[in-house]
Amino acid sequence: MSNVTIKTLAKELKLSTGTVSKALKDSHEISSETKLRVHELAKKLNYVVNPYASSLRKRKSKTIAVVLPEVADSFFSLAINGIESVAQTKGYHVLIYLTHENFLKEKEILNDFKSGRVDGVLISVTSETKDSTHICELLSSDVPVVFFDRVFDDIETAKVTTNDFESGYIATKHLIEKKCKRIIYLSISEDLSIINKRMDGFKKALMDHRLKMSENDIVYCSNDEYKNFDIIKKRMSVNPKPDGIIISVEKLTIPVYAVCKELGLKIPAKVKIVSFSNLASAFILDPALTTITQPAYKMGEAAAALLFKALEKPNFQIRKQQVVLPSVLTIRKSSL
Amino acid sequence: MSNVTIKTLAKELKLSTGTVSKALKDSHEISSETKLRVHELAKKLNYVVNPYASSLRKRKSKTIAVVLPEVADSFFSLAINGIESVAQTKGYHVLIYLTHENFLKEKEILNDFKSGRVDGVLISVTSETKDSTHICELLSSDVPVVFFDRVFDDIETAKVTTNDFESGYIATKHLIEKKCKRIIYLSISEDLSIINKRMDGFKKALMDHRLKMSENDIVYCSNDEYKNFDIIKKRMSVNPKPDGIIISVEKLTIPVYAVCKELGLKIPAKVKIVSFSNLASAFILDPALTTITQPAYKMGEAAAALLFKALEKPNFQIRKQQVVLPSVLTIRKSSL
DNA sequence: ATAATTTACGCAACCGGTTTCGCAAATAAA
DNA sequence: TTTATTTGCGAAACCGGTTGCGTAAATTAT
Repeated sequence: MSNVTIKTLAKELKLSTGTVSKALKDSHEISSETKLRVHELAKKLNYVVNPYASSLRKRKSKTIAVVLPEVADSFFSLAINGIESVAQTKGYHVLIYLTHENFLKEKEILNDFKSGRVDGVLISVTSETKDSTHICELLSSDVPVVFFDRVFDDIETAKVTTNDFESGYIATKHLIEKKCKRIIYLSISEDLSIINKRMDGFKKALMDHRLKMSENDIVYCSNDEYKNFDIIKKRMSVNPKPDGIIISVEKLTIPVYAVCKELGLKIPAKVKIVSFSNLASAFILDPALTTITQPAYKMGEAAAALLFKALEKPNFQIRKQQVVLPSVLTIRKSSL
Repeated sequence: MSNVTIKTLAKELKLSTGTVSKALKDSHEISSETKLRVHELAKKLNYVVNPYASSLRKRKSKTIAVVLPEVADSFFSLAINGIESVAQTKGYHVLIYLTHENFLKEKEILNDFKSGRVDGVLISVTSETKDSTHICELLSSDVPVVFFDRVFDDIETAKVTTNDFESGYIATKHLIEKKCKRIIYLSISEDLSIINKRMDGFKKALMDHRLKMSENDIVYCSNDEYKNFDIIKKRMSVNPKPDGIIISVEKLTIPVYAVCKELGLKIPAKVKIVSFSNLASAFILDPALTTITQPAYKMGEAAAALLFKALEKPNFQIRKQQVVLPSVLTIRKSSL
């Protein structure tokens, strides 16, 4: 840690620390000559302001938090890219926290933010999050919160999402047009609103096209990838066997392909697949994967932009902000 | 931001702030009765210590930085998982910085760390990094630095890597055994030591098996994925045409597959491929991809563990630490 | 009963900037 | 020339914990 503080500069230049501080910040109170001297010495000694002293006094940390279920997921890693790029141009620092889909961890993490550690929070909630008091408490501590992707519906705060219902509908309709008669929907949570919206779109499409659906056509997977393989395999082996699958979340794609391989179910001949996924490798999969791709990077950018707007303009009505960016269906071999 | 400070508690309990502070930290100086009262009120009022005040005084931030070229890469996202999980158990916070392979950004970012913002740094350098003074300066400011994966050889500090030379050798040998006669190596940097070590392994394997190699069998790609497609396509169209490819970095896999598709080069019939990659989807690619997989999560864990050891034990000789974790070759259809 | 410790807490300096206020000197206005 | 204003800087409080030191009271040892 650097030992050259504002006092070092002050002593060397025979100025007060206040003057040095003001000079460094280009205050009008200081003569341009003094400013020059201060800046020169600062550069020479490689002075860097102590962020903790500064944050303590100013009650601003120039830091935001990003709270995510995980990072080994194309959507989230792209979103982080978007967030980080905006943060970097704004001169903000980014603290990252992974909840691993654990609600208690999410609570703990958010609770810490009441300390003033961060000026704002970007969050995608866990698949377990049913209760929102931890978020409300943060908001009432005046820490702005922006949801992205995995939002919590009942809270009034900024949200950046994609058109989940519509995408679910479009994905399903696509499979129906490809003559699928029995389409199943793979979910990971009963509570996650975006997953349920996609599911609602799925159900609506089935209804509109007068296709039957039974209880076990909604398949709930877990956070354990090994279990998921078994869960999916089981459903694929049971009558009425599906000839179409909507995968609501990227990480289930691999077990689905694996199960189909193991059961000798040819994709797309025996079963057609559409996946909500940002996998860059989608088009070189065997077979190439039809995807609903979310604008992950842009969503990250948008969420960060909203947050910074709130941080910069105190009267910005962040709670009312809603951004919906469209996902796109890219048809590839897996559904043809 | 919470407005309940240590003063709030002190006033309410008719104690001094010092006493409250000590009570909260379970100091032996304080009677257990007082501790109880303090803790109870703290919980009741949901008191959270102000990290900036605390860090300022203690000259410890309980925060580490992770500096990466990018995050949309399976290796790095898995490594972050490893790092974050260790950090969370140690009660540390993680600041994340992306350099986007930009050396100047890396310099700027590291320079800021002289401020004491972080207690330590985990870094994977950019592909442009030839100079290490920015890192040396940090080290001389007594900020411990641990390299992982993309190390800078000439600096004496902790490093966590994988057996790159050996892996390059094994990958190449594997292709040779599969009767490849003209193997090319895709690189992304002339300077990145791990890429060059892999390349040295590649060259050594060719030598050992008396295979010819010419200058343009080392193909330097860029950071621009569109350019990479063209670069690779060009090399694949020029004599002597390769019948084997070693891809030294995950992100080049997709353009390689795309080029082969476009040129009608069947994998593995016409050209066999091995890629250094942590792609979870490797085995469902078309064709399934033979990979050298790095122990990304474990490398992240190991790097973090080293750093925390250095932070916890001041006399720990972190500069001498070298951890080498083995990568594994998984043979799949792309090289058969 | 007296002396020596121990216990439990308060006081105040301190971490390193930031910011308000005050004031003397310099400049402009009258 | 006198008064009003502006300019440039210093003094000091402040942000919210942390910590060394001092001390009165309680406890223990002698």
